[in-house]
Amino acid sequence: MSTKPNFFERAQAVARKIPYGCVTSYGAIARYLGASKSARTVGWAMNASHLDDSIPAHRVVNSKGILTGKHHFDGTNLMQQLLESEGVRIENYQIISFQEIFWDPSLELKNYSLKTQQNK
DNA sequence: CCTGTGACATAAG
DNA sequence: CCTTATGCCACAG
Repeated sequence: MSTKPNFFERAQAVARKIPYGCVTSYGAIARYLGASKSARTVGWAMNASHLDDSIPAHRVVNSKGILTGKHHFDGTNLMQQLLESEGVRIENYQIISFQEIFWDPSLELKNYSLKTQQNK
């Protein structure tokens, strides 16, 4: 625990925890990692995660709920299709009811800590 | 150590 | 809503 994993590793870990049909923002992840100003680096971590199938990078958008990173996916609208496939309504590359499906990693963290430390 | 980069965030026009 | 500009941080070379 003394060792501090790379920022990428942590960001990817959070991205993996995003529930199905939910989304979050780069800033939220960055804030969760304690670096609210390094949201850009989070996006970069997603870029590296692009090689990992276990990381649903399509569930990560910017603070406005816009699929800013859609251009980095294979297709032009692959990201949108993936999200819509999960029940996420999108219009003009912007997530509708963004706040309703927004998933804050810090909430999950709090839950984890409160839940218990004996398990996991 | 310095430089470049980037899927952000925010502010201003 | 759009574009432009600035800050900010982590990582690669």
